[in-house]
Amino acid sequence: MSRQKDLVLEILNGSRGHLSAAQIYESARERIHNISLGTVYRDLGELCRDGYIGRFVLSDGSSVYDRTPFPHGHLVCSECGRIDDIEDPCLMDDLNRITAGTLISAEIVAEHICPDCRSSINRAKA
Amino acid sequence: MSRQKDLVLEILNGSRGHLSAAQIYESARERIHNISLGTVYRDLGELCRDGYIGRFVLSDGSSVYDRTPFPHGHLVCSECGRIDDIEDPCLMDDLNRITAGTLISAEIVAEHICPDCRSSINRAKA
DNA sequence: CTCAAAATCAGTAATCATTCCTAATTACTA
DNA sequence: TAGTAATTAGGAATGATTACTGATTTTGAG
Repeated sequence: MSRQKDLVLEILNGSRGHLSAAQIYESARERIHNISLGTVYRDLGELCRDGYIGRFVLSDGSSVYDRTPFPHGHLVCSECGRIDDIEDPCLMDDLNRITAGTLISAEIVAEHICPDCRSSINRAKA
Repeated sequence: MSRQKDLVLEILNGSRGHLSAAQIYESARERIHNISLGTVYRDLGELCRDGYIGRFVLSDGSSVYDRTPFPHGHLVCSECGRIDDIEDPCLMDDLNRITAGTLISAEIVAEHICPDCRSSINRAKA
């Protein structure tokens, strides 16, 4: 594992995951000033392929990368953009049942309003 | 509704859905030879916004458009690329529960092996 | 009808995320 | 240490999508 690849992995593990390639690139430049975006993409791709990290596609078609390689759903808050994991195992159980055990990968991205924003909205109303 | 927009909608309704903008553009050119790709994109965007059709993002970041605007999951066969709807309501029920009723939209794309390809593979083994 | 305002169009340029390419650098191996 | 393989930085190329522009079509009030 090269210095660049190691840094990319470290940045992702140091965050709560859910970073775009551009965000990781920005962070990485603080430590390796001339690291290239292409390298970040290549390393992210290899880390995905080798099962170190995960990746999922937002509804605008761009990708974000995840600390954990295990398939799980994501909640995107439509107010603040915050991304959380879906811990509930029901969804994957359902998908395994529906695909008769042939499930290879799953992308679940649900847009909702996160608890914090729900509170704000309720306060604003009151 | 313009002639172009109407044609776009008709093409989508005439298919089983799940067409890319480029595919719709190709079909449309058979009837309006000089229709432009930009028009197809604009009309698809408006049809989505106005609730006539749906749209979802594949794992490569590109979009396909769907006859039905109601949120539902999709199964993509990793062997043949075929896309089917998930009829099972459990997934949406789960998501509604998980988001405490604040679910706005959901993208579910599961990669699996479709029944046809499962059969082929089993035949090949035998 | 008639004509002007509004909507829509075709065509093309621009954008954005991502991938590809290449020559140079670095790391491994014997 | 010399040779080879892997990896890099930087930039060019790609592909999907969006934005722009001037021309054309539609619409609706008089």
